[in-house]
This record gives sequence, structure tokens and C-alpha cells, in this order.
Amino acid sequence: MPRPSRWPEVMAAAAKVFRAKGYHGATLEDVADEVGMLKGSLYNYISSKEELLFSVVRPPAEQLLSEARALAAEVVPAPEKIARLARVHAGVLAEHFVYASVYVHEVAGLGRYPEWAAMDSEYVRLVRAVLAAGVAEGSLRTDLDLRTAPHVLIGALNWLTRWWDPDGPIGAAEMADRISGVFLDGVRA
Amino acid sequence: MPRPSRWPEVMAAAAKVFRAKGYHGATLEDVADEVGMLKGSLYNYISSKEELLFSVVRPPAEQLLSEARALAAEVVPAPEKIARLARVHAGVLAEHFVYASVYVHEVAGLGRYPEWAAMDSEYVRLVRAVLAAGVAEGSLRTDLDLRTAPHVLIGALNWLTRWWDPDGPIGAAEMADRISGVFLDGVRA
Amino acid sequence: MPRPSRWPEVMAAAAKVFRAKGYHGATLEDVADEVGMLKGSLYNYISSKEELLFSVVRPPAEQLLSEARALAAEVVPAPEKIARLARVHAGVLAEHFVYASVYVHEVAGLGRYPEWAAMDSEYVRLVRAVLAAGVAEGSLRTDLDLRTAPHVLIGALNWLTRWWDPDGPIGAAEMADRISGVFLDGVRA
Amino acid sequence: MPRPSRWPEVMAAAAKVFRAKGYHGATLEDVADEVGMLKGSLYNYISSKEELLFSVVRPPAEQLLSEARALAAEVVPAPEKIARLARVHAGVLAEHFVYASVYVHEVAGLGRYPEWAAMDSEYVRLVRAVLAAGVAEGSLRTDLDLRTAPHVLIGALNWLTRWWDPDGPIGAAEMADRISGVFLDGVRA
DNA sequence: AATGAATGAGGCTTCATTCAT
DNA sequence: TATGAATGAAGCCTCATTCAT
Repeated sequence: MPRPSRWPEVMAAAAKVFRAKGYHGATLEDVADEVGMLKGSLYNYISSKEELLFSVVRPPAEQLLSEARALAAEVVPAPEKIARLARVHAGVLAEHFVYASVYVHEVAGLGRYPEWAAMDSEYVRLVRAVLAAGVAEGSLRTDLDLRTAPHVLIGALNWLTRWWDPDGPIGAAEMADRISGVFLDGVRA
Repeated sequence: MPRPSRWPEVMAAAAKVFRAKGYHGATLEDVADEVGMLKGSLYNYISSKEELLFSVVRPPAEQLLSEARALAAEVVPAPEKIARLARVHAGVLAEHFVYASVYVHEVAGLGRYPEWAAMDSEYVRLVRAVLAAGVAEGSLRTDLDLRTAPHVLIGALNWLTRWWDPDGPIGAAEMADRISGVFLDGVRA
Repeated sequence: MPRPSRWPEVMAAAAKVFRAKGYHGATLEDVADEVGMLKGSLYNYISSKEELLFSVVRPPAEQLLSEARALAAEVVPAPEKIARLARVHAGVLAEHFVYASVYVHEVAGLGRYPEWAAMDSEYVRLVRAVLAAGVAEGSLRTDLDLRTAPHVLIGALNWLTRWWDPDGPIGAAEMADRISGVFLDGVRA
Repeated sequence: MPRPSRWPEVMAAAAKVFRAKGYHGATLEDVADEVGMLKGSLYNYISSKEELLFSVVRPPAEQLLSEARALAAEVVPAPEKIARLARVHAGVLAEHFVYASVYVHEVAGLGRYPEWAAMDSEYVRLVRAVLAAGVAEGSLRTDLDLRTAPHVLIGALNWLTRWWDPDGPIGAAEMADRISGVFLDGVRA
């Protein structure tokens, strides 16, 4: 597909509309209205509605995965890695908030699109590996359940797309620290 | 609406299909196929597709809210309340897994259906109140951010709908304890 | 596909419209108008426009081929076989005139639909075999070009769909005899 | 319309594409792709798709008609005229094969375009007149049906567009002779 | 209660055509 | 002359909904 001049506008409009109404609940006419063109004109930019979804969802997915891979490869104590992972995760969410919300709503963990299943589960495995290393090195609790724990962290972070306003008073780094703080040390006095 | 004999089958089919494809992505024909009737026959049970969604989503929503209200009213230390709240939450998820998944995917935190916004936010306030009481009574950390913390717990629990198999090896109570364990005491050694 | 009550009406309307405007030039709304229903209602009868084309075109194609096969298997002198083949061909055209016209316009010899190519070329081979047998038995000219001759007969017969009115003064048998008469004995005095 | 430098390429591409997919089945983008330009650029050459069809179809139609008129005016025995008419017809087909195929598929005998009906039927009348003269002069059979016979010859010739390769082993003159041979003298031994 | 069949609105997509550059 | 991008109409198809039986 060519990426003509108004491509970024089209992407932003699609992300906004998909987030507000859901992928299936949104129509291409909604998207076109948001851009200020006719629905047929969208086909200068895309080849199908589904391809538009993938275009919206790809940037945050790829960025999160590549940053997480890089981080996982570093040699750093697990607690610090977890804190930095939360920052990366929240940072990607904040940077591409609408796009990432669409990923979280429509793709993450749902197994609806085989194309994305591999990426999706690789991220879970990366987080699990970080936790496992922490248990091995003694910085995390020995009794930690490695099946559950990664999903707890990921769920808490992904759930940000349902209530957080990344342009509000709590920024991405601050938010990441709060979540990783609870995850690492709990809320008990 | 009359609720004739095959009403439970209809509900179960709708929940299953809505969970698999999403509300907008699912068609009434999908639901009818699942029940083993023609789509037109569904209108002996429902008055519209949206009413069917609400019927699917109401039982877990009402049960969770009423159990949470009852729990919140008890006089119990916050850490124990949190553990029991997690059990209630995971218990409702497990009991109505498909139905609850639809609630989580289509309703929770999205603000798409005004009818559900009040219930939805009341639950967050209940959890927040439990945490606030814990801070006040000294059983939870003083520096706990009460805007964020309820969403961390709720997010981790709701995210169960994306990966947990309630009929798998980890039962609801066990799962609730693991999640509330991490939430209360963290994962650090 | 189910074949509900108005299936024959749908077929007849489609054949009529496809013949008048060509398959691609005709719209499903044209067909629906002809039947007296809405275009969406057609999908109670068909699964796609192309399937409708195939349904229209199948009866004459299959009938012609099966009758031609039966005829080819008989033991009869070639000139008589040719005359009877022409009667079969013109008879199928007359019986399913609109449907057969669509076959001739949209399918025969065009190679546009792989599904039909085999049937299409089998018929040519059948005719060629009849002619070859005639040459072998001495009832047809020794210098007959077997590559060309079958197409001459088939072309003359198929061309009927462009000018003949099967409900006009010249009936199918009479017409077949005239064409096979020219083909067998020529027009020279 | 101006006829700028790449006009012949445009015509050739249109003929090729119209022949392969049919006029309505082909898109201007198909044509433009074949030329190697964008579809909008075609409007430097044409004013509408239909005009393009007419441009494609005009050369063979006019050439055949004018050559047939000239031939019909000569004073020559009917059998020879028929043989030469077949050569003219096959010659035009061969010279403009793709263009002529489009004429045969989309125009001949269909009555879809009033602009062409007169030319189309004039040709039939010319052939019929040749045959009628032959009957009158005694060189053709007295019992020849003059309604049918011209269409037999024309049909056999036009059907060449469905199976003949004019660049193959049998050239136009040879092919014309075979067809007129069958038409004049039949295939019987 | 269920079916068969229809409706009508609307969604995705295509495509002839236009136009500023 | 060609391009890039748009328009607008229309086409195929889907689907929630209705209704006579």
C-alpha cells in the first residue's frame, strides 16, 4: 500500500474511532468523517478495514516488543528490570495511547487474529523470564507463581487503557512507578 | 419479554458467541446457530440484540456488586477484606466466566453504555473505600495512591478473562489468593 | 444453498437479466426487481452473484453434455449423428433459451471460469470424435480438417443465441435440420 | 478528443483487456495498468469508458463493412463471392484480432448499442443478398433458407474469436477457405 | 415456539470520473 | 501529459428485525 500525504491523519482518525466504538462497532464512514473525506477515498490509503486495524495496532505492538526484548537482554537485578519494564510498557501506552488502546481491546490475549498471536505471547514469555530470573537470583520470592504473576503485572498495566488519561496529572513514568511499586512491594503497611 | 423454556440455552449461546467474536463482531445468526434454531426464532426470547447483551452481562455485574457491597459493609481489617474481595471477584468470574468476560470486554471502564456506567464506577469506589479504610486504620501503606491502586487490583482481576481457564488446574479461590497476595505483599523476596 | 419456494423465479429472472445486459453489466438489483423482491432478499437463495451465474448456466450445460455423450455412444452413421447432434444442441438452446444464451455469451470458449473449462472442451472433443468417426467410416470427406470443422458446426449453432427466436416461426428441430443440412451438404447447387 | 502520442498503446491495451474480461468486467484501471499509466491519465485520451469501447470496435467494424460492400458490388458468381467474403471476414478478424473479438463479444447481434445496430444488420443483409443472388443465378441450391443461411456463415466466422489463434499454424486465408469450403460443399463424402 | 422468507438499512468496497498540480 | 488524490454513485453483501404460517 502507498502511504500518501494524509496517511498520519487517517491512522489517527482510525485509532480514535476504533477506540471509541470498537473495531467492529466503528464504520469506515466514521473514520472518513473524522478525517474529513468520503469513505471511498479511504481506499487510496488502505486495502481493507482489517488492514487499517493492523496498521493502527502495529506501531505500539512492535515498539513494546522490541524495547522489552532489549531490556530483557540487559544484565540488571530483577526488581530494577521490573520497574523499567513497567516504564517501557506505560511509556508505549502513553506515546501511542489511542493506538495502544485498540491493541489492548481488540488483540491482546484474545487470539482472534492469528497474525498477532505470536507477538502477543512472546511478550508474556519475556515478562515471565524476567520474573523467573529474579526468583533464581533470589531477588524475588521463591514461592512466586510464574504462571500467574506475569499476567498480574501485564493486566494492571493494560488496564490503564480503561481509566488512565495519559495527558492528565499522572505522567507515564510516575504511573509506571506506582504500578511496579505495588507489584514489587505490595500495599500492606 | 417472556422467558420461555430455552432461555438458558439462548443466554449461554449468546455469551459464548459474544465472548469469542465480540458483541459487534457476532451476529444473531451465530447465536442462533449455537442454540440450534433460526435467527428469527431468537425474537421469541429477546426484543433486540442489545437487550441480549444486557441480559448476558447483568448476572455477573449484579452479583459482583451486591457481594462487594455486603463485604464492604463488614467490619474487618483491610488486608482480609482485600483478600475476600479478590475471592468474590474471581468467584463471580469463575461462576459466570463467559458472561463475565463479555462484561469485561464490552462494558467495564469503557463508558459505552450509560446504563452501566453507574454500576461500573460504584464498584471502583467500593474498592477504593476499602483501601482508604486500610490506610486510615494503619494496615495499608500511608503513601498508597488511592486513585491508582483500585484500578491495579481490578485490572489484574479483570485481566483473568484474557488468559485464565477457570476449569483448569488453578481454581478461583487459589487464583484470588495469588493475586491478592501479590497485591498485598508484592513479589520481592 | 437451500432452494426455497421462489427459486425458479429467481433463476428465470437472473437468466433474463444476464442475457439482456451481460453478467457484469447486470446488477443484483436488476435481478431482484425482475423477481419483485429486494436485492438483499436474493441472498436467501444464493451465496454470491457468481454462484447465481453458475446456477443459471448449469442446467443447459449439463443437459447438452449428457445428451451429447449418450448420442456419441450410439452406433449410427456419422451424417445421421451430426443431424441428431444438431437437434440435441438446438433443442437444449430452445428449451433453456435464456439460460443457454448466458452460457454461450459468458462461458463458451472464453476460459474465464476454470470450473467450466473441462465441460466446455469435452463437448468440442465429442463433436470432433463424431466427425473423425465419419471420416474413418468413409461417410465424411477425407480431406476434412478436424481441428476446424467441429468449431464451424458449434459456432453456427451457438450463434443462434444472437438472432434466433425459438418461439418464432422456425422451431428447434427445423432449425437444427437446416444448419446440419448446410453443414453436411453445403449450399452449392 | 485529441489523439496524443500514446493513443495506439491505449487502444491496444483497451482491446486486450476488454477481450480478456469483457467490457463491463474490465476496469479503466486494468487498461491503465496495461498501458503503464494511472487510470486518471486515460482521460487525456478518452472522454468516457464507453467511448473507448467504440474506439476499439470501430476499426474492424468499418473495415469489414466497407470491404463487404465493395465485394457485394462486384459481378462475380456467388460461390466465388462467398469464398472471398469469408477471406475478407477472416482477414479483418486476423488483422484486428483483439479489437474484432471485442466487437463480436460485445456488439454483434446483441442490439445493446443502438449506434451499432444499423451497421450490424447491414452486414447480415449484404451476406443475404449475396446468397439470394446465388440462388437466383442458379449457383446455389434453390431450397436454401435465406433467413438462416447468412447467420450460419457469419456465426461460424465470428466464432473464430473463441478458439482460433490467428498467429497459429492456420492463417486467415487458409481458415477462410476451410470455412467457406464447408459452407459451400458440406462435409459429406 | 419455531420456521421460512422477506424487509430495509447500512456496511465494505469498487470504480468511472474529476481536478489541482 | 501524467500524477496523486479525491469524489460520488453504485454495487455486493450482511444483518437486525419482522411476520405469516
